[in-house]
Amino acid sequence: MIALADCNNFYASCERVFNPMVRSKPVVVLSNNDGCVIARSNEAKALGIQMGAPAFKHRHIFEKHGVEIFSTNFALYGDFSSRVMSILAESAPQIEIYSIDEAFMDYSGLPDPVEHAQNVRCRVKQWTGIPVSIGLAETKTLAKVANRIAKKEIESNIFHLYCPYDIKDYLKKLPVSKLWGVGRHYTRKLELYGIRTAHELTQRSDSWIQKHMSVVGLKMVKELRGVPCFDLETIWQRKQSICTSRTFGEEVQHFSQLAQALSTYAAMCGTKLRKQGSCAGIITIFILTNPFKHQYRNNYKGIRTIRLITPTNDSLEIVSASIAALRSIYRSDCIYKKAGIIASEIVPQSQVQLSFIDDIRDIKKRQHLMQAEEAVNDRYGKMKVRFAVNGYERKWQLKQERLSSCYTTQMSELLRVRA
DNA sequence: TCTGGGGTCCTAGGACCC
DNA sequence: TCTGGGGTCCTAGGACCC
Repeated sequence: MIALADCNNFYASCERVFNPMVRSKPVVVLSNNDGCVIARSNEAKALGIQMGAPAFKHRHIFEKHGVEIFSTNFALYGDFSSRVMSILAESAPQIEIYSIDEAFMDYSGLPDPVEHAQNVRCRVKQWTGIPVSIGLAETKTLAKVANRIAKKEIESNIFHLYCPYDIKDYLKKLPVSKLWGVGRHYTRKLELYGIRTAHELTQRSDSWIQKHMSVVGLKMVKELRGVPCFDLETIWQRKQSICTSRTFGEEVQHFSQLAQALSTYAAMCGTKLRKQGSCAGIITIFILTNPFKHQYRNNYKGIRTIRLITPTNDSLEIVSASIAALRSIYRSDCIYKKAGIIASEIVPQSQVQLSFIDDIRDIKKRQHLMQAEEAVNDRYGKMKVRFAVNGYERKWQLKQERLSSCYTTQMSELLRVRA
């Protein structure tokens, strides 16, 4: 059994612990430069303040209702997070810290998981002051659903979603857009196909889902049907990429201003790399104009990736590489609003390509290929099988006899070797 | 006037090698 | 000279998460 603990209105709750005066007032936390809303207390939500909304749009609400406004204090939130996580970690043999305010836990084999969750919730609240909601279910995706219910509908903030009948009932009420793994693009796409609720999505065939939402979407739907596809990731892993970027308080135009900002970000990136004990083999620099400002006809996004000859985490080296990259994307006729750097380790690609001479009109053969592809994907998860399609008819006719046995042999060969 | 920062994974195509 | 089979590596973009 999986439990998902999620802190309620996390940043807002942290501010409240530190400022008892604002406990009964609506609270919002604003992003860098006080740009947009990134956390809201329940009272603020009730006033209709939207997540991610630019702060200026809500100024009148803030004033009218005496909303308490905070700028982000990530050091404070990080500190609260680690305290909460260590309490949660004591409650379960396995824990996956999913984000600053969320963790999945293995609650298998407990006689009364709901009571256990209640005790844990109590302890976190008492020792840190942070309220958490806990959802319990058989898969991570269902635990997400359960958590949503716990937070919105259950006074105790604990909910166990287990009875198949209940699951179906709740999924019928849940809009697809609220699912973990369905964002606004998939929502629109699914609606075009007449799919509005999570339950309707689970009724589609596996091949349909994979075709329209890739293997990730398919795994998510299988989890909704109660089949675990995402394991608990309990081992800490180094980040594959580290990003430092900022929106400027004021727009900048000169190269020197960008260079100065990027030097700072590059140095910060180096610090982060050293902290996690890794080196960057690749760095990517980007500069952006303001996409919300339409008077710039030449809305510009400059991006450049360079491969370092020797991977490094030395700030000076990263800074000088960044400035060199900046030179190649800088345009003097633009006014910039944001810049950043992404440092990545070189990740070995787990791709396998199989090439075939194929005729896309032969439906039966394509079905065979898809089955084979599915088998490989199932088994290796990340690995990818590619079929190079060549509709050149003459070739196809010449080779037709050999093909069917050809790909099955290759596939079994591949499976054997990789196993 | 004013719109965040930091991540992950998958798809698809192309260049190039023997 | 052309075709085939088996590969690697890279780039760009799209989708999602908190």
